[in-house]
Amino acid sequence: MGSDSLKDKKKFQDLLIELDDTDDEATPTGNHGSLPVMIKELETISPDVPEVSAQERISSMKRPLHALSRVSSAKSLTRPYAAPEKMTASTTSAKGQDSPESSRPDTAPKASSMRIRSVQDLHRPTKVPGEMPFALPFQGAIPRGLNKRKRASIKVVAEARRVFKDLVFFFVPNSDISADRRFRIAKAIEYGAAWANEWHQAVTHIIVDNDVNYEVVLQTLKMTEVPKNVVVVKATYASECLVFRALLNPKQHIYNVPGHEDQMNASLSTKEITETDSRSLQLKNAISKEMPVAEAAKPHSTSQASESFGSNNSSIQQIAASGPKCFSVSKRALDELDNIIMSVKAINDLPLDPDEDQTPQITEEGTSSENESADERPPIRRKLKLDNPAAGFQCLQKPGDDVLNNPNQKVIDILQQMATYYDSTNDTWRTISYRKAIATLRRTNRRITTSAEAIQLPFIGQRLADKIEEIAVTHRLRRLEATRHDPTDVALRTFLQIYGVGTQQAMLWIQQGHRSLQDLLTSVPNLTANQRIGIAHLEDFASRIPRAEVTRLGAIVTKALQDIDAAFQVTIGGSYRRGAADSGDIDLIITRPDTEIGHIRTVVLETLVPRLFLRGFLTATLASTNRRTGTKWHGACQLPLSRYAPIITAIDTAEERAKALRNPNPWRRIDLLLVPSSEIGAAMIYFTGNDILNRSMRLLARKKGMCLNQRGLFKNVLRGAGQVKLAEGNLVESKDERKIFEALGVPWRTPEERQI
DNA sequence: TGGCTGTACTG
DNA sequence: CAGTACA
DNA sequence: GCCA
Repeated sequence: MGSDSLKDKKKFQDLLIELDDTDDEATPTGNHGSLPVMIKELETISPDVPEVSAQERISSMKRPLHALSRVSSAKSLTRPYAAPEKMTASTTSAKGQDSPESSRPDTAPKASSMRIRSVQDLHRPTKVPGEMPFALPFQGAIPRGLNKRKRASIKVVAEARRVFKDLVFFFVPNSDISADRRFRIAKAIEYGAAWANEWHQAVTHIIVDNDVNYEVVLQTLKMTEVPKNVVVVKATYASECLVFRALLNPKQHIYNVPGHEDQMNASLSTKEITETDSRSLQLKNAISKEMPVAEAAKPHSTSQASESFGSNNSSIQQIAASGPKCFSVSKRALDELDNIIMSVKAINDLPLDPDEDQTPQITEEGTSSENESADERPPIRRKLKLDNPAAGFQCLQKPGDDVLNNPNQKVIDILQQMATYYDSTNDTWRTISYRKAIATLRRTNRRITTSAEAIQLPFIGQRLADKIEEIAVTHRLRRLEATRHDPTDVALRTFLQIYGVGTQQAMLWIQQGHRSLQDLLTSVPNLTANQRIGIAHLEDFASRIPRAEVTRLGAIVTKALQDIDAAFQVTIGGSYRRGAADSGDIDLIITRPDTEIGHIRTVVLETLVPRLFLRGFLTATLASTNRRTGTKWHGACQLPLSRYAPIITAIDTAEERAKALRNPNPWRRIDLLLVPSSEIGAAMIYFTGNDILNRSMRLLARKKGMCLNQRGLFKNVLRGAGQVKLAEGNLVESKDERKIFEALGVPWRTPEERQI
């Protein structure tokens, strides 16, 4: 991604932050100085935001307090160690000013004893003991559910994302009869608004259907004039606010309700408005493809409301219009594994940085990256089959093409980002569902633009189908931009990269106010040894290891081990064995013919490892093993500088080469798997992966009443309630990879074919 | 409504 | 035991 | 969030 575009995104982000400030004083990163410039540039925001006064009006109202309770969390998120605010009705009007948090240090979260379940919890300090939510002095109505199930249970998004926080919407027409409007109302509530189902002085915005004129509005309200401080806008306005995740300037002429001339000085005729709107439809695609976000944020280049509410298909023509591909078909029968794989493929590893997946890499030596997989398996389904039954297996097509040309690439990209987001949110299963949907879309050659089409596909249900339609129409990517650049989310993702840090720890730190690695080093006294290593070598561990280097690293260990005992065998597993051009770490499978694990363990742990440490090859131990059953060793290693030179020379791009020279011999993660010769087959399957194949095969085994693990394939496994394993069962096979595949009824795949 | 792979190490 | 890691 |  170009730095220009990054800069613009940053600008946009700053703008959002400023916007937030209009109704909440939390000011994460500032950049105030350039704000006026940006406003001018973007023509987006009105400095005299009517929302503010409206909000003040609400706040000062004396009405009974009801539902829609919420707590402003921005402060606790953006100020290190800030205690959550205590807001009550009486303090509501002080909201946005310095609240008395500093005087209540006792309400600081008891971090260590608190379990955080999701990022949402971070936005929900209500959970903290002693915390009291404040209530908005207006109880909004709730529209009928979009389906029975959801009635009265609209989930309000995390505080930070509540674009319509503290606003009260009145719709014209104000019924929730039309599904379209019902959806709009639900969306508004979801993003923090309250819905006044009848006129009320608390109303801040009147949201007018796009085909309704001002006269009708007045008739509806039985008024001759709408109160000055109430904003009257077309429905377009609400939806675009959501698209941009910000309160836009309602005075933009495109939001003007026909017949309501006084809202803008330079009022425009309906005709002009129409033109603008239709032009914007065309502009939109170009923009979302090419233009930096800040540019795209110009209201004049945005389009109709209905889009973000998912009902307008007219603007999607231009996205990736590549024709269907020709697939060669394998005759291989649709085996059960295919089904399972489909379901597990799902879990396909997504890069943490969403930017990465937008630049599919084409690997050398036909090694296939994720793509092959993508087109490889037909879905199974009781649902409609994917329209390209031929897309099936072993597509001989080179990987790359399809991903690059996939007609649903845009949607996939966005879903991937959403999956990544939910992942960081600790919402494991939702993440998995998103990934399943992505896997399905990747293998679909037809462009999916409507929810009806989408829902036909396997692993895409009503909710995802709706989102897909919405994305196809609006490219609703921008909403995610904010999370991407949000300091909190950036920090969370950084922390998650640390070896030994998972979601629980990362979210805890975030909640405690830490935002950088330096914060951790200076203010977290009880970092584990592994975490310190993880932090110190974060960059090394996060960088890819060229295949050539993996080869050399493996050779060093092999030589050292065989110097001890020539009968030992070392196999490099992991992505290296699958043929990858680079790897995230080095996986070595160590075995010795006709030898028990005990002996292998002794030699490796007592002789090999110490020796490699002495030579400076091994640099750290992250997880060792002492137990009787121990089979693995995790640590870090370093290629001797002398051997690193040729690798640097071989690096393709100058930039990468320069980077390699700055950091001559980075630490690499290395995993040793100690395997008795009798279990080498199962161990190979395990350590070759990929993880998706492993999960799929294990799931298949389970379905067949068997159990597959790194030690072997077992049958007659007794499982009790909840599939808890009661008995090991009888060994079916463990020595031979192929036989395990056979016993499971899975067609053999070479390691290279396991990149699912 | 519950399941979504199965195991090993850390603290 | 929960959390993290591994494929 | 999907599916059986």
